[in-house]
Amino acid sequence: MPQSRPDAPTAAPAAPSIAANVAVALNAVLAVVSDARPKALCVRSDGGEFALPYGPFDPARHRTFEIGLREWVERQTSVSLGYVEQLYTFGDKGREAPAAALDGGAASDRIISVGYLALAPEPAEVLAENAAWRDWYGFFPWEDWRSGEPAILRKLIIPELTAWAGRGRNQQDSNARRARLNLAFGFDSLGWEEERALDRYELIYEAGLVAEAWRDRAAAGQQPPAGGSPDGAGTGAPMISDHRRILATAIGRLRGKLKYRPIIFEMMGEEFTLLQLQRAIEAIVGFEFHKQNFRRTVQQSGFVETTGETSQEAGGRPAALFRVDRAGLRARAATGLVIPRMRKPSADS
Amino acid sequence: MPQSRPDAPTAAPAAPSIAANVAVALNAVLAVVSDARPKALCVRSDGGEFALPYGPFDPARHRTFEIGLREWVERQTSVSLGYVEQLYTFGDKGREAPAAALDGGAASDRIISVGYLALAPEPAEVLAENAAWRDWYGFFPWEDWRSGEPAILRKLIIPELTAWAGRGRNQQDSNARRARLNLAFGFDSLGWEEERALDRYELIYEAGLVAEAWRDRAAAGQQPPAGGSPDGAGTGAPMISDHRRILATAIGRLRGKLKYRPIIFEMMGEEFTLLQLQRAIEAIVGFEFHKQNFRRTVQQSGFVETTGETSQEAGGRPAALFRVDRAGLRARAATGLVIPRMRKPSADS
DNA sequence: ACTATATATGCTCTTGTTGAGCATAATTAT
DNA sequence: ATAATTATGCTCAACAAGAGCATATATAGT
Repeated sequence: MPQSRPDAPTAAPAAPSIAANVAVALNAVLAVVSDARPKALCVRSDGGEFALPYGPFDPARHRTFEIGLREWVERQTSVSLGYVEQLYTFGDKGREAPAAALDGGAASDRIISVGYLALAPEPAEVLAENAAWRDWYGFFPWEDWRSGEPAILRKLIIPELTAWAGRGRNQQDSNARRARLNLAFGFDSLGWEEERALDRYELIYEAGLVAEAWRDRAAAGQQPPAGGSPDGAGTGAPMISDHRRILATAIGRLRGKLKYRPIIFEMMGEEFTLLQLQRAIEAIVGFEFHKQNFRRTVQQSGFVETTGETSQEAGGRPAALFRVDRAGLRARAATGLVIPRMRKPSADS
Repeated sequence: MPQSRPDAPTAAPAAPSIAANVAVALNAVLAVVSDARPKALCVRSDGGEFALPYGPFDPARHRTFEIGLREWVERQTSVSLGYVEQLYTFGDKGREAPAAALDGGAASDRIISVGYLALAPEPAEVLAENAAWRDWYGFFPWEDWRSGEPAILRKLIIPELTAWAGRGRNQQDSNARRARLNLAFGFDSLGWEEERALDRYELIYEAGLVAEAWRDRAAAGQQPPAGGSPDGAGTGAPMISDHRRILATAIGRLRGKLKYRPIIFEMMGEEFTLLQLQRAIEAIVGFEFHKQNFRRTVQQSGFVETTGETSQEAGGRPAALFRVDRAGLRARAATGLVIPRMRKPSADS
């Protein structure tokens, strides 16, 4: 890094007298799909609240973040991480407030956390008794459109958000809020974009519709939100700190990435039927596909090859079993499994 | 964050006895396009090496990373940041080695850096005399395909990388290397994917083709690379620490994002012709488009509206001037300006 | 055995998008 | 004027994507 005279007038590379008073936590969103449900590994604090598993980053022992992450995840959960990807680094003041005591009081001025997304083909058995795989739609009920538009949206969220937009500081502010709503929820011509999970959560949070919003404002000594209710009834289970935001980030990232990288196969077992593959993707993105078109897409993709065997688990005509075509995967890692979206909610699927 | 008894046997939420011995730097890749060249703001150290501008993150003063970032960038460069996006957090051991002294010796066990990408419509005048806007292809000559395949690729990089792949520890390792090469450089059927700038840089680094690779191995007391040369002749200007990696990350991210978000307009002035818009995108992605198709796409996109005026800067038939259609942008922020790629290098463009 | 039901799979049809190129228009430089 | 340069309109063919019909092969129940 650049050095500069301490008194350089407007020197661009200001000497960073970086104070070493920041602590780093590594958060993991460990995602799997099982029973056609997307799940994340969660732990419960003594207080009974949900949290994402995490561990400390120790610069003395870990050469890289990822090494640190793998170490404690494997130690704690018996899950050996395969695919791992850095999500985002969360550093806002106040985010660690609920956990301040953790640190021994004030050993650090800030706890930042580096969030990671990890994918696994199946929910490994978890050693810790306070950890479990949980359907992530339990935290984001409005994100699951597989059986049509979630009732909570039209019944509660949209009206509350619309009211919240009207409560802007001024006309401009209100308009800005409305623009954000349109984008995130696809009111106008544009439809619901599944990968905007974080935008949606943030709006819902700002409008005071989740328990965290009330908790955080109280902790900061601020007024309670004008909308919503302290327990965030109907808007999913709360999580500790900003973990629900991290989870929303992970969901959005995963949903988006499916479109241009074939990472779904990091979440599939050795053999699978095309319907199982379809259900897995549907679980993640939160809506259903046109079955025949989905098959067409997958079979043309070159990502899978038939094993020659069939499975009759589903209780209908036996389905051909497929496996990942490793060569095809490598050759085409450039593209994702394009999702044949349906325009109208079909009776088929 | 979860609390747990310190002696919980395999408690998933291991109490993070987070040691506060990490320092955080905020790195910015400030990107603009001018004169049909993509540029990033760079500073020169006293040693004459290039670096990205950066500043310390001070948890006592900055509520968020972004606030900290905006503060020192604006103070140092007179540039007021508009669009800002977090890129990645770099925390590998050794990355800060060349700057170790900076920290006052050993005030911290690790300097991690949070990289940001910021976009501006034009290269603001820079106050500091050691800072300047630099064409980013000066650091990545192999990334600019606007006049066809860069000579350095076929002449040096591909042969060296191929040789490097052959030097794997064993057959498996070599094959893995080849797979990475195929993916990053699009050898097989798949073509060159412009957004894989980071993958390409990392391979080139690992193969010892850039000066940083030699420098870093020497600093770590390791053997010099088997390929390349200590000065990385032909493979672009080196940068301090891992800044070139950060820049590659920014380029890749920006290139990728253009496809699905209309952020190109964060880099355009008030009024522009369609050709100027095209040249700006081409500068960033590093290859040229079919002109007529580009116009068709842009005009159908709803992102721009004509001002009714024309410009004759280009010395041909006057071009209609356009401006951003703010309403259209908001309504369609969901999609990017899809790039009409050319299959064969056309004489037209 | 026959029927209802469920899943799997093949195929077609229509529509919209995209890559490419031809042709024409309106300027400036020589 | 003439050439060169840039802008713009328009057409075409190939292909991808959304929908739905039809058929195949199971299981469960009567």
